[in-house]
Amino acid sequence: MELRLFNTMGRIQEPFVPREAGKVGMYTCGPTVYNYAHIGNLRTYIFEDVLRRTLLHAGYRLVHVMNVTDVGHLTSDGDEGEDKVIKAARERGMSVWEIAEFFTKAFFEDTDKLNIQRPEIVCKATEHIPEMIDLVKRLEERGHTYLAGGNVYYDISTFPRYGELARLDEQDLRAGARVGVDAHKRSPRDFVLWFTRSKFEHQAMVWDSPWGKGYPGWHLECSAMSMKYLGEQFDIHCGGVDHIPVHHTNEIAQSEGATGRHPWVRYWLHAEFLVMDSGKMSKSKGNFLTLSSLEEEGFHPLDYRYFCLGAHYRSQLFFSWEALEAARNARRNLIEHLSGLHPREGWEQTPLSERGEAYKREFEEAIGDDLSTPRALAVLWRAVKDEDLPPEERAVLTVTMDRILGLSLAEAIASDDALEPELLELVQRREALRKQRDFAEADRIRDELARRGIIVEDTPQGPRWKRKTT
RNA sequence: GGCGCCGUACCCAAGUGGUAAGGGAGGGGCCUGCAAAGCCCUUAUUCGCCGGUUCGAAUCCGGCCGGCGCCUCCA
Repeated sequence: MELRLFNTMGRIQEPFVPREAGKVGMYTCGPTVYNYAHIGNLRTYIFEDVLRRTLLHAGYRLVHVMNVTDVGHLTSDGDEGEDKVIKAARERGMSVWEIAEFFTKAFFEDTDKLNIQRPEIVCKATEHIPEMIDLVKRLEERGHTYLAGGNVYYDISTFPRYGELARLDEQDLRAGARVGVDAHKRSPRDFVLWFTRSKFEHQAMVWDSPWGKGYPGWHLECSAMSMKYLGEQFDIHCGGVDHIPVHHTNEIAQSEGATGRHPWVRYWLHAEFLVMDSGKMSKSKGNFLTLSSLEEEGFHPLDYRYFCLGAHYRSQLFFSWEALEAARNARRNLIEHLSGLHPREGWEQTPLSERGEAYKREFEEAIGDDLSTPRALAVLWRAVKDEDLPPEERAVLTVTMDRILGLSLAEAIASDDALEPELLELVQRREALRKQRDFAEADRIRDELARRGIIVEDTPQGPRWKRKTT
């Protein structure tokens, strides 16, 4: 299939061509594990999962790397502020290491529930300090750094391409005057590569370095780890839109500054935000919802995945409970349709007719067009409801499409799974009672079956049963 | 102050120059012992507003109104 992706670098959609035929190296910015992921964070991981599944579907051999930031970043700019992980540890009475482990586990529990596949490589920042130190040394050798106030800074004036990704303009910065004041910086956009000084005690999280005991700057880990696992240049780098102006901009300066190679990354993809009526969902504002809170309201995690798939990843998506409910209904109806399909045994091997192929092509065109999941979903619906297509083909198409959508639809296509004899007997007894026009007793049995998870529907061909879906 | 995005039916949301996908919700009908499911029909002659370009615009240009994001840790 043909895949076109919107590249933030250049702001243009272009055909995806990997550096090396048949192979893709992809890096996605992972979680900072000092709190639960909120559903806005999760939206980005769902998008990245669709991309990952698409690449696999297209037949590429993929190495997907994701970091886990377990060394905290400061809460504010400059060399003051408090490390988030340390703050969380203090508040919860745990060690920093326990905090990181606890929330890493929680993160993967969420992503598992959302059918988000694990990257080939998941790497922790704290396990790659030597690589980071090495990167700073390389930058130092090439003249991109300066020492001030005990910290090592990146001197962006030595990197002419600085800000290209975000289309930053030197002049823009002045007017707003909202930039943190760090007297040591030569330019407001210079940033710290290695800290040895800060105004708070850093406890366990310090490491030796040529510049003294300290800890890495915020952007270092992604450059160091991505290059360790994917090489000095690779294909795709993803993250949320918020990373464009600072984090990814600085990553580029670090990586290309150290290697002298360009481009470090060929395709930059960014997911837009999930917003609420109170504005952007964020941990600092406290207006965030977690996957667990959705579950507490009776939603299935995949309802949320369906909800996200209903909008394009590059548009802001407005969260509301009503919209989530609509997604839940839609997903249930879809499963309902599928469980009523009853394809014949061995349907998995059914070859697609011309009509079936057309749906598949249409689906791949939608996905190939910068991952248009809303259109892909529309194609799925039309295919599933197409009476002119045999159930076997509809089942095959569903399974194929679901490999990218990840909605666990294959499970819904019950081929002839057997009903427990006891329940089957009830179904049959009820039908006999109906024939005798004893509807009161027949209805009672129908209620009992419903309690036991079986829904009976009467058709001209006799009763039909199915298992209740959640 | 600067950068950028968006405004499509009751709701969510595709479509970005050739005559409005899909889903949800609602209404009517067929079917049914009653249901359920299913099926059929139905809800935008129109895409925030005003101009312009064009044979032709929701789609391009300009202005206005409204919503949002970023420039600071952030998905």
